[in-house]
Amino acid sequence: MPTIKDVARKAGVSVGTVSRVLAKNDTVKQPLKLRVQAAMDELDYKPNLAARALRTNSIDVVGLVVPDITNPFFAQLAKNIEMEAAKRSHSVMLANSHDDAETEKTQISALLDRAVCGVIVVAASDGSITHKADVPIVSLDRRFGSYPLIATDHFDGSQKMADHLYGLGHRRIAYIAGPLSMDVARSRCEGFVSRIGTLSTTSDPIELSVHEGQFDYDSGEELGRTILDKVASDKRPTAIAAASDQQAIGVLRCARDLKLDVPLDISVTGFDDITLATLVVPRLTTIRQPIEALAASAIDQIFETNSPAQDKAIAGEVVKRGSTAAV
Amino acid sequence: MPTIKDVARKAGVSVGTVSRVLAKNDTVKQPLKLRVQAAMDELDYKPNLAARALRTNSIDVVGLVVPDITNPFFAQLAKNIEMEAAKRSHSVMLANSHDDAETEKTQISALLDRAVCGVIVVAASDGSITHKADVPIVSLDRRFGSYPLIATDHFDGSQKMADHLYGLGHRRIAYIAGPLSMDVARSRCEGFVSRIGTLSTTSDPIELSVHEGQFDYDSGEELGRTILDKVASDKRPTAIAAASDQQAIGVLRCARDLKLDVPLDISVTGFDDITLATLVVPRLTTIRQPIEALAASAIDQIFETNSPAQDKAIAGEVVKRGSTAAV
DNA sequence: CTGAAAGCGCTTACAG
DNA sequence: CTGAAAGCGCTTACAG
Repeated sequence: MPTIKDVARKAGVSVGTVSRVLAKNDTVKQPLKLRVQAAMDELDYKPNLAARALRTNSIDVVGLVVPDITNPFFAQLAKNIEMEAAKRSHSVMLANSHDDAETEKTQISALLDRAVCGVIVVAASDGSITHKADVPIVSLDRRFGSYPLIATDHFDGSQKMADHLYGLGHRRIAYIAGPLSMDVARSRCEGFVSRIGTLSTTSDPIELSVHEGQFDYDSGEELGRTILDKVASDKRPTAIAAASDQQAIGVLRCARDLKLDVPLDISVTGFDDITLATLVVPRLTTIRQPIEALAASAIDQIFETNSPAQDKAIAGEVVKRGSTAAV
Repeated sequence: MPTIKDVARKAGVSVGTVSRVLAKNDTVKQPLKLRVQAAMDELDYKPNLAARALRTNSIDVVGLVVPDITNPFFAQLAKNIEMEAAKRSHSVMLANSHDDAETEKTQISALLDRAVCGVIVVAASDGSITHKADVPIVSLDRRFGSYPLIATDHFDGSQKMADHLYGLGHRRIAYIAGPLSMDVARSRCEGFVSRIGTLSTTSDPIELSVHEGQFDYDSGEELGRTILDKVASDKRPTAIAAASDQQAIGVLRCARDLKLDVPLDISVTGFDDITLATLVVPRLTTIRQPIEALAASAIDQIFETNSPAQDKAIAGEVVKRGSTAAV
């Protein structure tokens, strides 16, 4: 492997000069610069990144810690982050926290030890551990400690879904929320409920019931049953809005069991737009999370060290598919 | 940040000695060692990894390049690799090749430039580019160049599935293969076909038809239709074995369209055991890929530099679920 | 068994 | 604008 010394010798300049053209420093005059570049090409020179890291105390790597890369949403995020990082010729170091606060802490420290130039964390816990880091740290999707958070605008998305359902004429609606101890679940719920509140008038009232559960399939199925099973068809909601696609798919399953047609008897909506959303029958109307924008924004925060770090909520759009229809 | 010098001073020894206890070198005598460790603890000393990398020309990081981390199988692999690496206090640097040979090459080079101690690649192409690397490179699942391959024993798995179906009494079977230009598809197909061949006797013959397609849902649905739609029920196969879960799920969908009951009218099997396999109705009988073992074995290959690198095929097991039954 | 010292390959004030 | 030189924090022969 040729070193900076070799190219300096070949170009007949000092290593300082070579280093400066490497840094794309415009201080090196054209003729010299060309000579140096020619030498680099000829030797197929590649800078030793470890040496550079030792001097600058930072490498072209951004750290990413997610609860579980196996979760499709996090995988999508990871992919887009890797692509954004690559654009700036940075690599990404990946770590899983396995939804454990302790592991999360360890992983972040390990990343920091490796002198990454920043770390993006999709928090596993409400972990309020403050790391003394001299590089930017940003939370993605779920807030970590007191670091700035980039996330989907859950409130806004749920509002849009309320509008969608309202526009289809639904006036008897059930909302299945996630665990309201979680910020995400709360934002989504509040967005939906508040929007319905402003839409409902005395002359054209909306009946809304809210049911809290987990974010998963089973919870959706179970709550779907309590909502649909007991009541006569003229008292039954005409639409169920779920706080997650998984819940919504659970509702779909339960509707099938109850011989209810979706969307003829009942409209169903989710939130997230996971892959499964297009594989179920009927395909699910949902809010698509702006994954590319989230990733791009997170990477931006890492690199724009001059502008002050701050929270950012990015709007998602409703994706209309087969699971919703006019009443 | 305290350096090795600081702890040397505090412990009253030379930096060489500190470095030696750091290296878990047993050459340092007990009393000194203790003093050094005390100093390290007190100062909360952490070695500068970049400096170490510069000297040793290698960091405690293994590189991983996959075609697309968004693919659940690769995500599982990545997760397990990260866990295995963590056991040896190594991190993993992740890169996506986006199924592009050129990108793959670039990513591997980038990883190598960063002085990783080895790279694991799930090949995107049959990419026969040989990199001059002084660190181990191993292929996972899909062979890269001429590097050793760790993979599921596709041949064996398909044989087991043939046995399973045979044991249930099926004697009229259709096999849906993947694209036979791919090694994986070929191994799976050959395993199944050869096993059926040896099982079939003149007194108890098995009818087997093979249908080549892609590995995806649509291909399964389409081939399922050609297999099931044309024939009278007494000539129809009693089982369809697919080379992938996605194909099998496509078959399930088509069976439902044709009002055929699975598994009463027809048994259906897949290969891979993706998450969806347990979410479809009925749940899919399939071959589970030994993901943990694959990951562990790949990491082993990176670290066991003394034993010669070589191919390794790891057996998967059949997971019996609702989509198969006795005729 | 331990210390003194060279050196890994860069970057960056400091002069000129 | 360019060169000479110090130094980043380690590891590892080389002596003793």
